This record gives sequence, structure tokens and C-alpha cells, in this order.
Amino acid sequence: MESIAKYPGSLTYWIMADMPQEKKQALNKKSSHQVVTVADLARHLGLSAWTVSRAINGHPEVREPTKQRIREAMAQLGFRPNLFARGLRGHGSGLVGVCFAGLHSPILNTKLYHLQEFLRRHQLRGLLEISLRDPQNELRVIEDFLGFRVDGIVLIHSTLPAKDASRLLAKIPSVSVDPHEPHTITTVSLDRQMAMELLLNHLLNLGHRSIALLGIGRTDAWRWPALDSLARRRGLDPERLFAIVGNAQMAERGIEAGRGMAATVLGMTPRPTALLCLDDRVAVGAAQFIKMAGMLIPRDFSITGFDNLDLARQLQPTITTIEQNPSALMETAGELLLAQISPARGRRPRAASRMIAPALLTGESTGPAPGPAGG
Amino acid sequence: MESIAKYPGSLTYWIMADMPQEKKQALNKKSSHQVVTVADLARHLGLSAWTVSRAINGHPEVREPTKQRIREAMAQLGFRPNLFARGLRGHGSGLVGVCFAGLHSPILNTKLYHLQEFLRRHQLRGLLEISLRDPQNELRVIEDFLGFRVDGIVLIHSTLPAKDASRLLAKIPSVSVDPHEPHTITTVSLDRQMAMELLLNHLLNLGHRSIALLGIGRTDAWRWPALDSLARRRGLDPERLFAIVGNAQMAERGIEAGRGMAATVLGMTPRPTALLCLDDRVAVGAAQFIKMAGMLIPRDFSITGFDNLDLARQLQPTITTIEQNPSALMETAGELLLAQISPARGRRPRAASRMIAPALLTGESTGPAPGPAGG
DNA sequence: CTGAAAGCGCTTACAG
DNA sequence: CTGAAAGCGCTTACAG
Repeated sequence: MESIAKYPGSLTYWIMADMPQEKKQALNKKSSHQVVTVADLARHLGLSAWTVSRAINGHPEVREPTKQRIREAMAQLGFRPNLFARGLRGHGSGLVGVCFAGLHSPILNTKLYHLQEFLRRHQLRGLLEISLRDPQNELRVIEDFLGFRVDGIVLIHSTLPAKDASRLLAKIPSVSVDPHEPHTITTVSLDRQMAMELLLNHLLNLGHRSIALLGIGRTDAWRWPALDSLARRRGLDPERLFAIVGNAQMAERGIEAGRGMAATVLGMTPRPTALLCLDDRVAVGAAQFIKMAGMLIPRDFSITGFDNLDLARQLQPTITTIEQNPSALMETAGELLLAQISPARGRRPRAASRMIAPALLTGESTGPAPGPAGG
Repeated sequence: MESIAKYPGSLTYWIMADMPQEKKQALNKKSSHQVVTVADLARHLGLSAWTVSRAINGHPEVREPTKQRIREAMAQLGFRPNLFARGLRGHGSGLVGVCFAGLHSPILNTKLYHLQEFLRRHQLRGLLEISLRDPQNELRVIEDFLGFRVDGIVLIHSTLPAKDASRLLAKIPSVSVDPHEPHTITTVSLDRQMAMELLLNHLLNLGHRSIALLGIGRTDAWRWPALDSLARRRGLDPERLFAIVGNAQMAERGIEAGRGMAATVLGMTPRPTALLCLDDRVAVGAAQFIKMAGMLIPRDFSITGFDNLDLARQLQPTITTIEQNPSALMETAGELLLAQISPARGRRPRAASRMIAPALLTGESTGPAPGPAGG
């Protein structure tokens, strides 16, 4: 285990390690007039530490005037109780470790925001760390969280293998939000299958019978199975209905990738009438290329995205897309975490798996299929 | 002060408060076989707590084979030292409080990422909190940080008044990155004046003599003074050179606002030949409107943005913009923080103010002014 | 409300 | 390396 290598102590430690002995003592000793502990403050006010502690924590045994005096002295002296000492007493740290992949994706930002709001409402603080999409990093972050005796852990877009997640998080309240691979700990995720069905049904209902998939291939873990199965259920042959264009790796390039893939689609015969794109950025790029080529959306092509970025709503045409409902997602994650931190009947609930329903947001980019369906 | 109201104790606290006495004790008591402290681990291994502690912290007094044994036992038993107890011993917590406004702005994400990378390289952990652009919230977050005895604090895009920042942060290593109003604590900020000069000089050198300012007005705290002063230095009358269109509040709407303001510009006589936009989103919207109106960029209009979002590089035309150099910004902030945490000569350096030079990124959206300059 | 004491889990000076 | 002890700054049961 790398725990040891990873605990070189804080900077301050190493600095003080090199100091002469007197200096250390000078630093450690507080000047006689400084108020740095609850006891100091009690002495300063002629009260006992008990009273100060109870007052700070809002207990009813201390009368309001006394509380007021203590409050004022705290403000005036700039005294704040040491939260480490409080945490040590076994109250729970009041911290929730939040590990997220990184900040590239705007949707992740929104999720993080809703979670922070939830935690704040429940008197918890988020200790945020970035995993950089690297499972190794994520392990390290979780080790840190455990060292801080956090009350709970939330993983967002975790890339950790399910067994590592289970092993590390079995004993601590934890929720995994939209993990890369299915986790066996409590999980909240967008109902991705439903999302794909919303998009495909929308296009099928508009009469499209030849649909290019931009950045979505047969190896896609959930998009392809969902599309394939829905097509069959509606009595259509996936091989004829779909034309696979590009792949997920190409699609990483975003808008530019969308332009390139749209160019490919324009060269196809028979030409698809709809473009079902990996995400909004690809959709925006595709729409841009098609407009530049002098064609009209949705007259000549219908286009769908995924994620409901600002981008998708603001450019013209606005893109038909999937709204992830990040607020419901993170509220649910918060509730599930809380249920573990403070179990209703004293017993921690079993690992749950919750799906959040997405919504279809229709924009200007989709319309009836032109003429007879191709194929 | 609201410290008192704000310390209701953690959830665990309230839960336990309602429990019968025996239950509390059961929860608090560790089973005889569990290893939860350094002493437990020492006993389990037949070593002393001293040895385990020194081994965990990588001190040289413990021999490698013993360290190895301890490492393995830690991994096997899942033991992790309680970081609260460590923090309490006065080593410094190893934490740096990072308060940022929110996650709306992509540039903020990038800054945060670079800071986290810096902290990680220096064995520090970031305790992240969101202020939601609310000074009141920011105060609360800083109080929290101080309670955790963080080794330092970084404010990003702080909306705190300078005097509050000074009062709260005078005694603790701290850096303010791109604060809204100038701070008197150590500050790192983008050289905004230079940024405006780069943009304006670029347009002037291309022959533009009638420039619409989209979302930038006379009340803009730094953009307007920079533009005004540079115009005068180049012997031009700001009143004739600039046409103010819209305001910062309108520009909040982003791309859509850009479209609206561009529409206004098209109706002006004499018509400006360049659009200097508040940010990239406004620029993208303006470019889109102008293309839709059947005009060409940069033949008929030159357009500049600000921020170098992916957006600006990916849509067509690519937008001439300002690259903020977030990496240099945050590395500098990190270095300045470190210099305070571990002062070279034992004395904390005085508050510094550092400017980071931006760079002009020329895209396809700017070119020579058409015909004789308007005005 | 007071006051003295114990304990949370570490680190560290001290004597060996 | 051991072992016993002190101390970091809180909270809390206890006797008054």
C-alpha cells in the first residue's frame, strides 16, 4: 500500500523539523494574551470551558445573555474553535468527501453545484477532490477521505472498478453517481436507456427510417444496446435503420468532430435523414457543417444531441437534446447518503440503485423526415 | 457573529444525542479485535506506537523491513491514521482552503484544475468550497477554513470587499486570484489593462477606426479605462472611436445577447467595422448573427472575444481572443501561497501583487478594415 | 451555571 | 528500536 509514501507530513512539519529547538517552542507557545482555545476564552470571560463549549454548540443549558457575551467575545478576538479537536471527539467530522473526475464537462459542474447545495442545507461540508479520470488517483483521494474520517463519500463519474469501490467503501456511507462501470455500492445514475429511447422514438415518430449515429458504435456500452433493442421492438432492422459514422474517440474532439462526421454523412447514399449525435458538441458541429453546405435544418436533416448544454439552447438552430436533470440526480444522491449516515432504524440501509429519468427537450433541430424514408 | 448559530454539530451528533446510553457506548467502544489507532496497530504487531508513528511518517529511525511489515499490516487491516488527531498536534493540517465563485465559467474550472495540480505536487490537499458569488457565503466559507486550521487560503474570483478580506486573512497565508475589487492581501491577477490594449491595438493596426463595444460600457471598472486611455495615447478621440452597444447585464445572456447587440450594430450609421466583445460567448453570438445577415467575417466586420473558450476556437470563424494563461496564474498563486506557508527566512513575506500577462490569440474573425475607416 | 477530569488518536521528547 | 507519559483542543459525564 502506498499510504506510507503518501504521508510525508505537511510542509509545516518539514519546515519545523529544520528549526532550532527554541524556535519551535516559540512557535508552539501561545502568547499569554492570545485566545486560541475554548479554555482561554472561558478564562478571559470568567466562565468555564463547559459553558463556552455548550454555548458554541447552541445547547439550551446556557442562557441567552451569556451566549451573547460569548458570541461577541469570539467575534472580537477572532476566536474559532478548532474543528480538528471537535472531529477527534468522535462526533463525526461533518465532512463529506466528494471525488469528481475533473471539470471539463459542464454537466459535471452543475452536478457538483447541486450536491454542494444539498450538503450545505444539511450542515455538512464538502471536501472536494479531483480524480482526473485516473482510477489510481481516485484510490488516493478516497484514502485521504478515509483518513479524515469523513461522514460519507460521494463519487461522481467514477472510473474505479466495481470491486475496488466495494472494498474501500463497504464500511462507510457512500454513493456513486453515474459511474463508468456499474458499481455495487449505492448508485444513482441517469436512466441512459430511457434517454436513448426518448431520442430514437422522437425520430421514429417523425418518420425517420435512416439514421446516422455520430460517435456511437456497436462497442458503446449502453447507447448501442438501447438503440438496437428499441429498434427491434418497433419491428425495424437495426442494420438498415442505423448508419454508424465515426467513433467515440473521434467524437472527443467535439464540435470539430461533428463537422467531420456530418461531411461523411453528406457523402452517403442512400443519405440518412437524421443524425443522432453522441453529445451536444458533436450535434452543434454537425449542424454547422450542414448549414455551411447550404442545406436546411430540419428540412433536410434532423439532428439530436445529448446533455442540454447552454450551447445547445443558444446557437441556431437550437438542438433537440436530453436534459439530464442534474438537480434530481444529486438530490437523490444526497438523500441516499444521508440515509446511510443517519439510518432511520439504527441500521444502515442496503446498497441501493436508483435511476433518474431524463427528459426530452425538443429544439428546432428536429422535424418530419423529408419525403419517403431512405433505406 | 454567526459562528454560534452555524455550529449545530454534525448529524451524527444529533443522532447520538437521542440514543440510549448503552447504545452510545456500544458505538463508541471498539471491538477488541479492531485496529483503529496507531496503538492498536502497534499492539497487533508487537511494536510500540512510537515505531509505527515514525514508520508511517517515513522517518529514518525505523528500518526498512519493519516499515514493510507495518505497511502490509495497514493495507491488510485497512487501517488509516486519523488525520484529525495528526492535525491537532500542530503540524499544520496539510489543507489549503480554496473558495471559488461557482462553476459557471469554464475558465474558472481550468484555474481550479491547475491549482489542485499545484497543491498535489506539494503534498497539500485542497478543501474546496463554493461561494456562489455571495460575499456573505464567502465569509462563512472562510470561517470554516479557519476553523479547520488550514495551512493557507486561496480565494478565486472573490466578491469580498477588500477590508473584509484583510481583516479575516491578515494572519493566515492567503492569496486572492482575480478578485472583483482590488484586494490588499497578496493578489494574482490577469493584467486586464494589457489584455484590452492587445485587443485594441490589434484592431487599430488593422485600420479599424470605428469600433462597437458589445457589453462594455463607461461604468466598466477596468475595460473602459484601459480602452479610453489607450485611444488617447494613440491620438484618437474615444467618443468617435467607440460606439457603446448594450451593457454588461445584457451580456450575461451570452450568445443570445451577442446576436441582439450585433443586430443593433447593423442598424447603426455610420456603421462600425469592428466589434470588440465582452467575452467569447458574446462574440460567438455576434458572429452568428452577422453570418445569418449574409455578411462575411472578417471582410465586413472584425470581431474579438475574451477568454479563449473552446467555443472560440471550434466554431467558424475562429474568434480572435485573449488567452488568460490560467496555468501561469495559478502556479504563481501557488508559489506565493507557499512562500507564506514556509517563509524562506523565517519571516512571512509582505503582501504582494502580481500581474500575469495575457496573450492575444488571433483567429479568423479579424482582418483589415473594409475601405476607408468609418466615423 | 462551576470546576476538575477523562478521553478522542495522534506525535514526540525522554530515559532506557 | 521500547515504553510510559505528556500534550494538541475540544466535548462531556460527574459532583456540586
